[in-house]
Amino acid sequence: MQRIENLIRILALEAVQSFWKTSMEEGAIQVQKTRRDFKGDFTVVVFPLLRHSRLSPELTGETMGQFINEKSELISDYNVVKGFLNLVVDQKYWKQLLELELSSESYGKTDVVASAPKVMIEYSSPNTNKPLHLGHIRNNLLGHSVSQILEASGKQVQKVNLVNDRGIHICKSMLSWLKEGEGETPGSSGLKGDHLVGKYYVRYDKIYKAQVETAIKEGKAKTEAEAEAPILAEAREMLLKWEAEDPEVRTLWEMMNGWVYEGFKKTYERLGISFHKTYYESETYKLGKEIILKGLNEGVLYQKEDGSVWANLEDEGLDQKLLLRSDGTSVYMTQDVGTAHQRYEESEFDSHIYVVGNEQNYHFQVLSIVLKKLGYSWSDRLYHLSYGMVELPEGKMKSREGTVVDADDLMDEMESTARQMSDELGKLGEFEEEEKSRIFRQVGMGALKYFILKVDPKKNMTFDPKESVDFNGNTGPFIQYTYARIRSVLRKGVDVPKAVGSQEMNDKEVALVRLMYDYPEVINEAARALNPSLVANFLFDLAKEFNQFYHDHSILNAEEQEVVSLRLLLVDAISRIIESGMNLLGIEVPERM
RNA sequence: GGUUCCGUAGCUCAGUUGGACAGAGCAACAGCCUUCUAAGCUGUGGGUCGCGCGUUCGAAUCGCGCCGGAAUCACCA
Repeated sequence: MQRIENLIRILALEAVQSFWKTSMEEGAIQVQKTRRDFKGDFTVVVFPLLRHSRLSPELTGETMGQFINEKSELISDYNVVKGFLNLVVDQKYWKQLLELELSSESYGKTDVVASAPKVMIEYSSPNTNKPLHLGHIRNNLLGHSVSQILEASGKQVQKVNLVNDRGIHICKSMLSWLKEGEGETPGSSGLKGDHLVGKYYVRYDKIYKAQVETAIKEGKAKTEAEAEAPILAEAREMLLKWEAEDPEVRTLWEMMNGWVYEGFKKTYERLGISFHKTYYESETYKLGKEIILKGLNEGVLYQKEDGSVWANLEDEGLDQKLLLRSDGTSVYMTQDVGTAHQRYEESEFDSHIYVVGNEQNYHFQVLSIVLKKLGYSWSDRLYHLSYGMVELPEGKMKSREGTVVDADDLMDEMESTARQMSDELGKLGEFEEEEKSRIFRQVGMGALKYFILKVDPKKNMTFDPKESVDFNGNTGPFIQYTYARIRSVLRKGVDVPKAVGSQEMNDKEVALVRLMYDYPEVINEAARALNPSLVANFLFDLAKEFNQFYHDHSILNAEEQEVVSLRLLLVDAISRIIESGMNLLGIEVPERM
């Protein structure tokens, strides 16, 4: 169906043309939604037109309003307030929309066709030396949600993960496990694999600190003591052995990484996220080297006396950047150059999104520039979706102070809170335990996901545990509850036909249709801005509006049968959009709660 | 110090190409369940949109300058 704003814009241009004999560009006509306190659906701002009309704002608006009103049967009324021309859309448009489009399964989404732009999105990218925490949760949820949104806006989306499975940090966990682990495995201890490995990473740090302290007591300077700690030397040695593919080290490495992957797999399943492809740094870390050396040969890069290779980024207002160490080994940047190259070769993406925290803004800025210097035409197709830190009310999470919020613990807590809330409210008493735990999982996870996704990604956010378990107000459970209410009504009204009749819709009904009219634009805007919070806030507005309607008007017990039919059609459409929108956020909706 | 981002109600956040008296939720207070799920709904109070200048018919929104906060500027990843 035709979008009303476009119609208005066209008619407004015609009016300008015929009354004032000038033409304007289409973009010059400002059409926006009418504010709640005024009568009307869409508003044309007439101020920009005054220099053409040479009339007062009121007269200009009046002239144009009359013209549009007469020209289109879809505009049934208008009024002018100050410099604003408010247009009322005829109910038959809203009814048609409800009947023809809102009832469709895929309303708001764009089909993905073979010629659609290809987007590759990398997210999660965990280290294998510790379990996931709250910060990773934001990453994972954002990555998943943005993928869903991009797909809904018609893009071909390829989700990839890059596991950081090598490096000195892994060796640290391995080392302390060898020293103190006494053969402990996930099987023997019952610990989740990633937690087990994380435990030994912490152990390493304790040993290291103790050694540093001892050295300081013996009179060494702090920096010296830190650099010379025996266990650090051992870790370095282990890394060298790893790079040399020492079988013993490799076997241990594979075993412990295996534990971690088992653990991650569970966490990913619980979060409901997945990838088309997982890359491992151990397999890709050498990739960039060749490209860098080629760049050196071509004179794009330069070498220092000690053999290290650098890029000079001073033309771009930046500094020098190291790309290969003097010993010839790769750094982070080297391998990102390599993986970007590899991925482009594999898929010829139209854009590549990296979901990575804002502490790496500089890194990605440099990555694009380096790729450009190396002559890759697609270097400007990389986009860093940079999201803010998650902080606690007390401040930053610090592992040293034990304030890191563990992902698994947090999910447990959210689910048990859902259970507790439900029991207190006396809901779901008669259900089987299996059914109940499924719902509590949905609600608990819904609360967590919504809490994080409703905030603009680029902003730092505060995670207040108290607030996050509040299931009232602007929360996931509020929206899920709205869905469950509608489903409950629909179950009871199965025999009534869903249809629009000839009767007038009341203000609330129109308001609901008008809100749903926005859904396609919300998806597209969220995809453009890579911002799930737009979807989240839209759903909240819709749920809020529905709950008001629900409170004031009975659906099944409306006086006339026609009204019942219309309202059933209406609320059915609402439930479907809630389900669809929540799905874009990676949140499930329960039939009952 | 350079670069990037942020600063809106007591708290957490909306406010998308500049538009009509700045909006929610939480918290506080006062109400609404014999009627489709009260995880809901209604009402009250609460703001110099960090500060200043500028552009404009019009600025929370754009520009400049301050102030405050975060991140980053490694032969770490």
